[in-house]
Amino acid sequence: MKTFSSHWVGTVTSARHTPSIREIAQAASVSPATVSRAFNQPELLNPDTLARILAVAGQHDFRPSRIGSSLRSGSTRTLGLIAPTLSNPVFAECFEGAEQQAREAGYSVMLTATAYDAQRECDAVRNMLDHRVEGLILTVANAHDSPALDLLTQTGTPYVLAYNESPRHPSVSVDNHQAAMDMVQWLAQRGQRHIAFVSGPLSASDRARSRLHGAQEQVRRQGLPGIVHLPMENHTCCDADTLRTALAGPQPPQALFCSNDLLATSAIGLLQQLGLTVPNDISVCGFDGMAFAAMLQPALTTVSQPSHDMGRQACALLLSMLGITHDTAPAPAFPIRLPYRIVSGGTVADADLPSPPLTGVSCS
Amino acid sequence: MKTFSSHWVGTVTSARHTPSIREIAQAASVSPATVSRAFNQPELLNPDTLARILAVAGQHDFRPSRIGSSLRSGSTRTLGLIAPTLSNPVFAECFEGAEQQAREAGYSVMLTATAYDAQRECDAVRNMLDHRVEGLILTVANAHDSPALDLLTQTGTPYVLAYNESPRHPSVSVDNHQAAMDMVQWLAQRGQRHIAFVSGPLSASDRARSRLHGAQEQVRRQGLPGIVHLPMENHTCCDADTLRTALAGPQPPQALFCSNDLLATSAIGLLQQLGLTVPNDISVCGFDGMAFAAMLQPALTTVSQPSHDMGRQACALLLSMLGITHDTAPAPAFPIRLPYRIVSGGTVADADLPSPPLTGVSCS
DNA sequence: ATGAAAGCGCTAACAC
DNA sequence: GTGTTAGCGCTTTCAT
Repeated sequence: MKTFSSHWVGTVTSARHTPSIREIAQAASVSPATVSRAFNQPELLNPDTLARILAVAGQHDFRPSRIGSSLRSGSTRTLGLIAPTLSNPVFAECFEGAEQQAREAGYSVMLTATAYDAQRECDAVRNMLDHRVEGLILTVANAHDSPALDLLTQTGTPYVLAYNESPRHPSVSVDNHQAAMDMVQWLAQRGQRHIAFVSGPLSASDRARSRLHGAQEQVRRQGLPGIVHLPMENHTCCDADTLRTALAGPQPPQALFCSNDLLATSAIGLLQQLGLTVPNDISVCGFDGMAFAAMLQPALTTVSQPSHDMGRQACALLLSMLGITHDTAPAPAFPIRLPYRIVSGGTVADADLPSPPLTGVSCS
Repeated sequence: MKTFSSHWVGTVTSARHTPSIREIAQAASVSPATVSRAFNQPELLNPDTLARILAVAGQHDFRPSRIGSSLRSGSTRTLGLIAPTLSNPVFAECFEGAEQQAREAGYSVMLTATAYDAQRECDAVRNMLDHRVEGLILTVANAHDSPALDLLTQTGTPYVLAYNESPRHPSVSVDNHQAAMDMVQWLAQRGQRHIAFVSGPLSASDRARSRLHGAQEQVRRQGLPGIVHLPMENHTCCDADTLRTALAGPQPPQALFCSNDLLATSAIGLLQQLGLTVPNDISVCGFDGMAFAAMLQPALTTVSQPSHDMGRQACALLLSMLGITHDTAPAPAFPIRLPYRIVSGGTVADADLPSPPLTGVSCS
């Protein structure tokens, strides 16, 4: 491993001395308490004193350590964010929204990714608790039966789930079951009877399960043929073999309902490699409404959920929980459901019409 | 604002008492120091003592506070990550890589987004320094003339830039200038002579400037017509008007070289809305190589950079810097350049050939 | 408007 | 192997 001479960290050769509040106090001829007030309740101070302290602090590059202040005050003003991955834009947008909301409220965030792994979720929670975050926002693999959530309830740490739906946990999401039902109905209205549902490993996503079950219920209600389930090896990309096999069967699907937009996008690519045109030869739709999906040609038909806002609202909810100490007011009904909508792109054919609709692109 | 009854945080009604190391020590009939050792140097302890302590700690849900430990030991084992936005998958991937590397080394990360705003960059750095992060990884709007970087050098805090290139700062990136030259050469080889360069606001991205300059230099070298620069209002989406105006001119471009893949993708959508086919009527290429761009139909021709690995390497470099105290070894040459490659999709026509190449999709 | 004193939770140094 | 002591940087009474 290479090593580095010190000029990479500026013009300073020796390790920088971080001044403490006592040194500043001495240099400004006041007590440490007064320096503390200069940063936390400046209005209490004599303006001259305040100015002198801030000047001295500036000269010394002094800012109060949040470590010391956290320890003394018992409040870290830090939240934890735990997401399956940032590589799925849906999570990136959501947790960016949460960070934004937190920052506006004067909170900082620690973040970690878990790769849909329950063990890593648990480790992540433990680590954040060690850091004494005041609350967490997370998306877990499975909201019921989650060691990570057990740990949180056990320790009494406030938290809010994003994307996961649960009556037992504070959560902000869309109604996945209903949304999937709506999508199947929408497909059926366009003459799509033989539908296959494409997902990642069901065991690692309660959302995928809810969506599958919603789709299944709706085909039952409408008297359509049963849904064929095509589980893929991961959540972000279709397996070519699995897809090819399904299409080679005696009753190939007319439409692929994909559990998320990443799967849908890769499915479209694979279908085109197989010489099939979307939507003329086969229809495809997704779930999520990630910005990018609207830029595909044709644009992806999908269930759009307000990811950024979901993050913001989850964080706002968490912050409001942190304000509560001994309250007996009625609790809101969980899960909190945000509105979704089916966005019609051009990847689903209308079996009654000859040509697919045209679609466009616009800035977000 | 709504309020919440306490059962949302588990079965505990009153605010949880977080046990301290002293209570555990007392309950286990040992000194606080021994409890500390049980967690930090368990091998030093008598196995029986260790077991007793861990049992008691488990019963009380005790884990050592990193606040207390950070204060006493002077080390937070935390890094700061500062990105323009997580909504651009390129940054999401990179900083996910950095977080992963940090976690594997036993470090936690705080993260914030700055929206390409120098003021927010500076605030972010200050906030992270307040938290006493041991080092930072950041992508700034402009690596030269950055108040955020000034603050870091001034305080002697170790940091590494990602994506930004600078001889004055530790940085990990690709050679943007050369990559843009290569891309123009590649375009020229395919008969593309009239090239327009599409970017966001140049003042908010030194990468975009380097890429533009590289493109300009290459057209000069090859004796091609000058590059037309089309600056857009933001970094992620083309303005329809700007694009339309450029195409309506007396000498419309044959090819659009976009400063990043998000711009390229939205440009393609807009062109199609204008009735133009890519690449038959006009060619388009991007820069970044985000996974999604390969899924477009046709796949986007772009300069692919190793985003995830860039994050990992930036973090590895930072961690190695943290290990150095008073070293005089020769420093590596900055910026560190990672390999890039031109990925040929189907969005650039070969002016000498009748039909565009076919392209495929594969899992990442 | 300011100061003095105590202590948050932890660990490093030293003693035994 | 384990205990004792001191103190990291800060804020919060309480006093003046």
